[in-house]
Amino acid sequence: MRPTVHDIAASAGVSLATVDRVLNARPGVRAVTRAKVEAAIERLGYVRDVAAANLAKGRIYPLVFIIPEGENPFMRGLEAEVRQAMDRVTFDRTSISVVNVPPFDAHALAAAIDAAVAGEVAGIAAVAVDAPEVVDAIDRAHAEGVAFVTLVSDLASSRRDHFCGVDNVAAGRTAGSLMARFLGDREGPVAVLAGSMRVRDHSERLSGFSAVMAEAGCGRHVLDVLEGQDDPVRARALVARCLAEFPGLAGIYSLGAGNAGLVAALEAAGRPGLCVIAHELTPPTRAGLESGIVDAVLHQDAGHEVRSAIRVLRAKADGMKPVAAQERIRIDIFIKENLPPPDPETGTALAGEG
Amino acid sequence: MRPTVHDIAASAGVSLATVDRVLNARPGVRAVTRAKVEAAIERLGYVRDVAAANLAKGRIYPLVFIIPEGENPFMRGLEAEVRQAMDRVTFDRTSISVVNVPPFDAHALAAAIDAAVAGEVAGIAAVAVDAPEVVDAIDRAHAEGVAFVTLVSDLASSRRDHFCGVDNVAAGRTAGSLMARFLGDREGPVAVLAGSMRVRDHSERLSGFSAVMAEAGCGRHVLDVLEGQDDPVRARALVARCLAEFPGLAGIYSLGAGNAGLVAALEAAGRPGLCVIAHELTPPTRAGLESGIVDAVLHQDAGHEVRSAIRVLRAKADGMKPVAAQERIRIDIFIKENLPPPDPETGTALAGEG
DNA sequence: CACTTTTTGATTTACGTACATCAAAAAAGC
DNA sequence: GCTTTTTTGATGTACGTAAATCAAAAAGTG
Repeated sequence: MRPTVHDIAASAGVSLATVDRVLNARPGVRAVTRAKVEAAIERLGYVRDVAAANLAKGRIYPLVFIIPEGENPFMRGLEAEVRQAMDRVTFDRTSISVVNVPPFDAHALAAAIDAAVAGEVAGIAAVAVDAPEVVDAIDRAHAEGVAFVTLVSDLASSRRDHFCGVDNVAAGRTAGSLMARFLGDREGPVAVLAGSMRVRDHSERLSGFSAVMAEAGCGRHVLDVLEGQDDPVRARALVARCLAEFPGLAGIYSLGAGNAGLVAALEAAGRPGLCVIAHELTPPTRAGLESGIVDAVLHQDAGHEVRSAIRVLRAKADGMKPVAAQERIRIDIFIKENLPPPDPETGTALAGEG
Repeated sequence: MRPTVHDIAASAGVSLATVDRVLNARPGVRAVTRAKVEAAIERLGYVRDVAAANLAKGRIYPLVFIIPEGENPFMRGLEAEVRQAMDRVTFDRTSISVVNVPPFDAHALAAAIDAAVAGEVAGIAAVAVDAPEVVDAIDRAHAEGVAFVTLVSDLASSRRDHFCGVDNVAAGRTAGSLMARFLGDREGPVAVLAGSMRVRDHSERLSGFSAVMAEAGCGRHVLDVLEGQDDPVRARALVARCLAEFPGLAGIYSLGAGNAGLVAALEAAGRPGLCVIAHELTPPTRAGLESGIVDAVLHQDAGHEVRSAIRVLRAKADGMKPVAAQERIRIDIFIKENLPPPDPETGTALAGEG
């Protein structure tokens, strides 16, 4: 049986009250007595029953997730993961709420952050937009002692406590490496389809990709970036035009959203042999992989990101620093053969770790 | 604030004792009264505080993990993950112990299972060995009402409740697909290095790999399997001999352990351009990826498997069925560019989800 | 020594749930 | 109407910890 506070009190030859004072860093304990208690804790291998402690404290951790609204399938999957996590975290006295804001709207995001801070939350997770007013809002939250993590898209210039997302330069490098190996010594330039170069993660991915392409030896030519604003309709038009213009095109790297349009354009054009790599395993990219139009999909596991964000926010709210190395988000590579079965619960098209 | 039993008692207009009888399915409640209480539960959205419930029950869940001993780095990483999980699960009254048995020893494994059952555990997780006496031991555990999951290596013919591991046929197919794409139209046969074809997961991987190789159109030739018994020394000798014998060799698929030997043989031979795909991200395969000797590593996340096993065993011990879709283990693909930083804590060379 | 201050002990209440006991009320049977 | 059975209420204890109170003991001060 696990030792309790009573056991360490008996073992240390002190009262329960003294043990409590030591455990909760309350004043009024001599150094020698404190040492006796700590020795007993060590000796018996006592670990606090956090469930009982939280029960006694009556403490709850209200967290807010601020997520862009709109039809971006990755964001919808992210939100689904948050809602799934809500049930799972009730047991350790964490209550999560979701706030939706218009995508890419710095003003709305800043307002949502301020509202959450005013609402006395313990922590905030938000998909950051790169703008000064957002930085200011995050810094205000920090000043109020509210834990803050950026989700998916970082804002390193702010005072956020942590970033829950992938290393996007490495993701771009991974895409480049796969593209180079898949193409082998096949000739021809490659195209890049992005949402917008003014979004941090997209530009980072491009720089990683371009770097590897340049290193690749053969010096493969990367065409000018097609900016589709993450919109399927625009993406489709851009890709269709590019395919017509460059009959010798060897590959396409889609580093943003709007992949439904990419897949549609490729289906219409019917160009086998073209190497296509996209980001985020969502219904369109999954369909592309299954049909063979898409060769590989780089993915960040939204479920991991959400759970990591919750752990970090809780740790921060308790005044502890999270184990940084443990909270790193992997870059997943999917090809047709290791495609997980779709998860009906979240719609993220992914087997979750739960 | 979350509703408590008191709230639903008041809302339903009954006493606390009656609510308790309904919640814990105790007898002596009229159908109408039960309906009233259930309506109140629904209305207020009551969810039982499992932490408080377990505290009151004083229930603990003793689980046993049976893991092969020896120097197999993947198994050592697996054990490290289990030991890491021990701390993490204390909060929900789960106590985990680890039992080591000699690898591939069906008799020892069966004995360990029987010992665990005799020790009144709530659940057992074991790396299965494919043998009738192991099946019998698992079935005895099942008969005694002890939850059982197979870990990494399955034994589908037994009455185990669940398998926590990857789809090894799909893993072999993934390896085959990557090999085919990396090789492009480069000529030459490919070699396969395995531990033993009498181990289920190895034979499954081979069948998946061979199937894709045959489908690949060009009909690439797969040489006879090299069985290295997961031993680095034997593996090194086999690979060295194969390299000498087949100067035109295009690729090597290592689907078992002993990869330290594989990497050493390749380093000694110095054969750039050879496509090498291995399994499990361990120190040797990580080193191979970093030096460029290994092109890709297929990986199963031991941390996921352990955490999944714990969830499934706990659910089973509570008489609930786990959400199967949520407990699926992914096949991770690592190349040099998406290699996570090593985790000093587990030695699994992986960023954990935690 | 008396005195103050600090440290420690003893005790109580609380958190939300489980479980047991016994009395009171309601329903059913005759 | 009565008894018998079933259902319900009231109450208490327990789990392991937090937090508060007040008294008792020990330490330090003059």
